[in-house]
Amino acid sequence: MHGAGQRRTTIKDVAEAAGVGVATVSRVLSGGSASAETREKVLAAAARLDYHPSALGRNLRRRRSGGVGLLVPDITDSFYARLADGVLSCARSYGEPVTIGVTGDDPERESELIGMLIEQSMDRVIAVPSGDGDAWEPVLRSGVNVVFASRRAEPEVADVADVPVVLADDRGGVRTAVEYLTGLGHRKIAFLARRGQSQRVAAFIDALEALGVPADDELIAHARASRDSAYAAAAGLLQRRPDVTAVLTGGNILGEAAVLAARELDVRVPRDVSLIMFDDVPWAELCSPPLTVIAQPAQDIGYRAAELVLRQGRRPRTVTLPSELIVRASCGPRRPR
Amino acid sequence: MHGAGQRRTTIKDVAEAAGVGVATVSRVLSGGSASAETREKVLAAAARLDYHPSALGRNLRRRRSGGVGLLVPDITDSFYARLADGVLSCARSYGEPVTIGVTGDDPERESELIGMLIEQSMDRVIAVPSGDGDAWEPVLRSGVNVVFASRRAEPEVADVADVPVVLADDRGGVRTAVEYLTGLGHRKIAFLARRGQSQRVAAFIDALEALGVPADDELIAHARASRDSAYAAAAGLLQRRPDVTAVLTGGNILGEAAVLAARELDVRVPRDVSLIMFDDVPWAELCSPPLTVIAQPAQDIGYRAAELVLRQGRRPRTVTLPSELIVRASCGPRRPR
DNA sequence: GTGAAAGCGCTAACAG
DNA sequence: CTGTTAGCGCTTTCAC
Repeated sequence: MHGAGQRRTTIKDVAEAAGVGVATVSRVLSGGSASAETREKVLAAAARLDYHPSALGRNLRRRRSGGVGLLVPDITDSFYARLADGVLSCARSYGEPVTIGVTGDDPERESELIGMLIEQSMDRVIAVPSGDGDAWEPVLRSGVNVVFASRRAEPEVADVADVPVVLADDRGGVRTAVEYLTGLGHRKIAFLARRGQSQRVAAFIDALEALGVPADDELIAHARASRDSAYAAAAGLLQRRPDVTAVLTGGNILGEAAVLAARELDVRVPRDVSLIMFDDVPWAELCSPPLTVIAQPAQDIGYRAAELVLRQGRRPRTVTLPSELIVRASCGPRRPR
Repeated sequence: MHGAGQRRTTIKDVAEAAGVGVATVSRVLSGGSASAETREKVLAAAARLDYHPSALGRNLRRRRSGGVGLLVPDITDSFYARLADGVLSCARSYGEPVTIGVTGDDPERESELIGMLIEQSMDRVIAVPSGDGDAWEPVLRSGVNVVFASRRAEPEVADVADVPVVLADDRGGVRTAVEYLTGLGHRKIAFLARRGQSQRVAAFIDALEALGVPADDELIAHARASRDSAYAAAAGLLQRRPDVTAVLTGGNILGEAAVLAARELDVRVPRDVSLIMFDDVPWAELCSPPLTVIAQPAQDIGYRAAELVLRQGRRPRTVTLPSELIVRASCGPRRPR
């Protein structure tokens, strides 16, 4: 009696117990039409036998696994964790399981994971795309329902451009931040970006130019996704350009790195340099000084993306959610270092 | 040509193209025996047709879905995110997909999720159990391979007690922390716990008594899993007991709450109260003052749990991973408030 | 309104 | 070593 456990109750068992055909059981259980009496019998039998339909059989028959796939760069990053939480929360209300993959922001790993998803016949996936759109094209042609979250895939080849996207309003966020900084007198403003944040970088340059501040390519530093790379980029920037009086970081990992690097190099925030970080995280308030941030609705992004992928019918092509500048204490008036 | 996409290549197509039977294709592709020549033909045909075996068919046949289920209280909590990352990372090396569910530390939601897992015929699951062991008993009897991570399920009924567990060495961690605190002269030490951390609370009391410090039940405050509840508990404790000179928090959410509450109530750390937090998170170092913590190998816990559930053969009943006290600047000598 | 039957794509006996 | 065959549990025509 120990070990494998007895055979699982199947639809056939229920049919026999209820004295009806399997088709009827199937219909009743999925809300199809049936006489009140039959329905009663079936439900009773199912309950009595503690019957739970097997997703395996259903999925094979339907030639598609239920559930949705979710691909994020790093589940350890608070932003993506919150995004995932949003997806999970929406999926739960639809009773759909969510299969998560971590891409590490590596197009190759992303491709592998896509392969796994199609092997599983997942036909609905939400992704924060890491590579160029090319990896997605075959998937899209094969009819998989994809929604991108938090960023677009570039370059936007053919079909890929039609994938619905749920984004935070980066452009608005950057703009507000840059205005705030220039209002404090800053002119040499650096942007610490992760690779692939070209969207934000472009918005940054535009915002600068709109305010008549010349953009300087050298004030844009790039890092890879890791904490180490982020730290190196932050420290490098601070050392290389002592004329910088304000820095904007493209995400919370970069923000963390900037705080650490500044502390290490004895650059005081906000006295020597003002700091604004993309993404509001719980620790931003605990930090010394508390960090001014561009808050992003990470959880909402995930939730909306899940809605898009789970809900039937026409879907908007782009959903943009507001970003918000939250002023705390990491910015001050310009003071040449 | 738009829409559903053409029929997917099946094993039958490959068999025909290679001029062999389907069984042979199956064998070759899953590393069974076959003549070099046959193997060659099959592989060539499979490649030519861009064949990807369908997990759906395989799963139904094997009566078990591949992949592993993972149940965590809150993916937004850095600790569980790292744990999940460990699981994901191990599963990836086995090529297994991971389906995540968030329990919110609510036994009812946990039960629902267990239901979903069995509906999916997941026969391998890793869980941070939220409820008592009862919810797990039926699952275990039906032969599902369960491993608990980070905590045990209590009460330990029958089969549930046999579930392998991967834990951090809470007892050792608490002990070290309490010794450190008493060494600084503290006697009135509070423990800010989340419900369900009875393990840690017990260890706390034991450590106190081993050092001859009387334990005081009223110095143990309990909170639910939410940030709000954590804050309320922290603030309540600090206000209710001005005689407390040191507090130990059961997790990073509680630690965050304690820092916030202390700041709000104008209780200075470490001058007025010393603070040690369970779980080292990136922001602990950025905090002011940098927090002394009991570091836990969250990622390893997840990784090891995944190994246990994925690897064949005998499995140890309990794996304990070391905790480590990392001294930073949130503790000081006792000074009556 | 209901049941019989035909598979979905795959693997595991079982013969040859 | 290889092919044939029988399902895994379910949904869905298609007759009745």
